[in-house]
Amino acid sequence: MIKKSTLERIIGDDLAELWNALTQDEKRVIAENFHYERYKKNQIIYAENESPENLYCLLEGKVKLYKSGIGDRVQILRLYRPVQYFGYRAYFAREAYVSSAAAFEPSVLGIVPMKIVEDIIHKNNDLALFFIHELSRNLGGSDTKIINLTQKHIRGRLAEALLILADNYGYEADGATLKIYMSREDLANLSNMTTSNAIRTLTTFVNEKLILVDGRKIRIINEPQLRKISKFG
Amino acid sequence: MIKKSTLERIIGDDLAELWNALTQDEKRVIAENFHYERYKKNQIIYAENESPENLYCLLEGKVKLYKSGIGDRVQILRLYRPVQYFGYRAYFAREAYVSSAAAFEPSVLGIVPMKIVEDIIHKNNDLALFFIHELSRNLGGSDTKIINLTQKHIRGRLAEALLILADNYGYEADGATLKIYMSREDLANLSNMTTSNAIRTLTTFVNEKLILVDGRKIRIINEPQLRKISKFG
DNA sequence: GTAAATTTGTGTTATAAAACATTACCCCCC
DNA sequence: GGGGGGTAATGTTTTATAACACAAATTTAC
Repeated sequence: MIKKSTLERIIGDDLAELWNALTQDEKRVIAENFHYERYKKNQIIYAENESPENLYCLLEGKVKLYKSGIGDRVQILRLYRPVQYFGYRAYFAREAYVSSAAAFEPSVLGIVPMKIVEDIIHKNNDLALFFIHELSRNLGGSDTKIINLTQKHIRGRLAEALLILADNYGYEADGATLKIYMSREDLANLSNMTTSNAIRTLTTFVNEKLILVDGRKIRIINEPQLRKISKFG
Repeated sequence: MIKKSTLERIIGDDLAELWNALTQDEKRVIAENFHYERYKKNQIIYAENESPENLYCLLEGKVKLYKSGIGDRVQILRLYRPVQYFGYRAYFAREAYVSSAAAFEPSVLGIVPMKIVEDIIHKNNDLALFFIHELSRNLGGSDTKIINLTQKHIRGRLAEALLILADNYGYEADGATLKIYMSREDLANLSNMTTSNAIRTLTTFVNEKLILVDGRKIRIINEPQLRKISKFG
């Protein structure tokens, strides 16, 4: 549950990076066209081939961007945490969505029609540059991901995935337990392997004392070695 | 060899998409800071980890954007044809280059310092939207490529690569011969496989009467079937 | 114009990872 | 407290593709 006061703080505070780029007048326009929605665990936010209409801002929870490929295989492309924006790429490209977005866990999203955002961009260069920056970083990440997924072996890909999770969502108070609890299947979809192989490789990592696993809780206990495995395939 | 008059036509005509977004004054600034350079076959334009300084515009020739990964493996990420722009992503992301660019064949590049471009963006939203659009399309392409390269089998990946070449560079006058002549190694690097397997699979495509091969000349003679192979892995 | 280097072609072997097949586990819910 | 759906774990088999090895052809260099 999220309190209204909390939300107001988020909109006025954590949205900073985008929000700060706006004039008083533009802020008013956004506020007038803004609403928020709750999504349940695993609920789909938008799906491949749909027409993009909105800018989404993740306020609470965790969201995955994924694409289904050949057979039943799914690739998780990107992960979002509060406060990050998504859903705008397809709109700017004048394309249908090429991927889907779903909530990993109960989440709250801020929603603004892209039309409104686009109108503001036409008058506000800082907002334009915000999106240029975001898109540029995402594109670099996507290009790098291609190498990771195509050239590394299973161990390297899983190690990489665990480090990405740590970077994205951080650790619990103990400074070692990943602050995300995902299924073995999602872990596999993140690192381009079958669920069986994700489980198996996770077990070998435990045997090698790189991590500790308790159900979906993963503790990283030898990050340097994990980083080495990720780097050299 | 490229004539000066040809270049002037290109700058004033084919650069259209970006050029048209500019005011008279901005055009003057670009023209004053613009120069062009010739690159020989296989010459590197910029390399991974270097600091991005320039916007490149391919005026003549063909350019590949590639990234070297584990061992000696290389992945070709994108292909450019006249008149397309590249080199700006890393600058906008405030990162070093994550990939390298090289000429496939003798090429002519227009070069403008990104600082100049960035200054103009701050005042010209149409230019900002041009880059937003380009980046958005590239990001969609990169996400789709991840599925192609990770989930399709060799035949599917090579078929896909051939179709991409056709889309990018088109056909010779006969309407079937690819207008690019690349080595088997480059073809392999485009489709994430070893050179041996690119050669082998090309041979099986010839045997199946999907293509005709004469050295580096590739004639597509059954595109629908190639498209089917590409689609279903 | 001949040697050297590179690219292309093909067969053989090795291996990483998928596919398949069970079995065990763990909540949740009647 | 005993089914039952989903998730996790693990062993076995199969297969796609890399790795290797070498021969032939073509291009480049001197």
